[in-house]
Amino acid sequence: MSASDKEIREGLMEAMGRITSFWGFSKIMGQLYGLLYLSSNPLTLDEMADSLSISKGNVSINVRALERWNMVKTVWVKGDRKDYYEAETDFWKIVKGVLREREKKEFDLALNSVSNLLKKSAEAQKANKTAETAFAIERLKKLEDFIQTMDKLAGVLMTLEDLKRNFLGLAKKK
Amino acid sequence: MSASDKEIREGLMEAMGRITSFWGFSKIMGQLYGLLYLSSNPLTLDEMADSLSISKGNVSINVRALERWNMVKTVWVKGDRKDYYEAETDFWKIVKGVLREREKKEFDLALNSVSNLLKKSAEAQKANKTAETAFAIERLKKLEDFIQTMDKLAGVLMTLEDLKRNFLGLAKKK
DNA sequence: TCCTATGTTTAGAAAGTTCTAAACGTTCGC
DNA sequence: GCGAACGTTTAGAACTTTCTAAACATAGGA
Repeated sequence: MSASDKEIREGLMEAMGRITSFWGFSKIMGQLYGLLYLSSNPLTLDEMADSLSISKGNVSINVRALERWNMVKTVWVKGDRKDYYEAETDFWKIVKGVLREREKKEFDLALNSVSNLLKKSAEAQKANKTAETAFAIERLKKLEDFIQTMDKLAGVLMTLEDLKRNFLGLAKKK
Repeated sequence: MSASDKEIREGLMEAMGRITSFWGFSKIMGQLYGLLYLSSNPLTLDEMADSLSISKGNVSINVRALERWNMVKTVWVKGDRKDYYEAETDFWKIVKGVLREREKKEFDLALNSVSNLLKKSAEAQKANKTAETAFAIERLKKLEDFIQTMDKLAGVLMTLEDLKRNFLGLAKKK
């Protein structure tokens, strides 16, 4: 690996660190992913720990997290007891998975909370009609409607293969 | 305000706290927003500090952050020196703004980094052809393409008014 | 059955974030 | 101008997160 390759690798590690950090993953997850992404051969825990100058325990935990999000795959190298890892390079697959497991769940939770509050408000109003309660109901309905729409939107985004075409079509038209 | 109204208000504050926290804002921003969203009249710093049992300084900082993201508006009450605040209730406007200022910027940054790395790789290859460099170029190109698509997608999402219609149409069709 | 090479867990250190109380600066009524 | 009523800033406390080094567990080869 030439000096310049090293520079490039480090540049990507830094960029990926920033990205994952921004999206609520750990920075080290990004750096590990960047490292693996530019590696033409799978790497071991020790190699990664060495490359990033962090402890093996830290690598272990973060690589497992990356695996959990399907951003990294384990590779078996015959005749070697070590575990080897390589990057999942299908970004659409990754995005789809994250969207499903994380954002979708969060929308559902929010929707649930608000719907429950609405139910409570309706009951409160039945027992005792006040302007305050009427106001709350109105606002909560609006919020519920919004979250429902966002939820549907997330659902649509999960069919990303199609979207790659559709969206770009839309974008050009503008 | 009845006992139940208080319950509802607190429920929404909790839910909003979770949501904003998930999306990378502070939890208190969410709680403040929830409080204002269910308030039929604008509130002052002290009222908010009191409702959330947090210091006025903390409210000051977080309300300013909410203002920065256009989630809260200042209201002038004639004859009162205090500042009053109320929630922006147009969620689409909020989302659009956040998307533009935050996610879009992050995509642009990522795109920039990767493009730069690609340029560097190309130069490295000119000077010294290696399999490693060729591999890096290939992967970086793929990544650049992906980020570009995501970037365009974010651009499309910013025309959310239209999307509310288009998307839901798509979603139903499925 | 040991011993060694390996991945995982953990306890506490280090770093980072967020909160409060108090000091500060500003504005307005007098 | 002076004092009171504000909003803002800040220094440090409290809390949270992340990291490391070391202990631990496991599995394979001798």
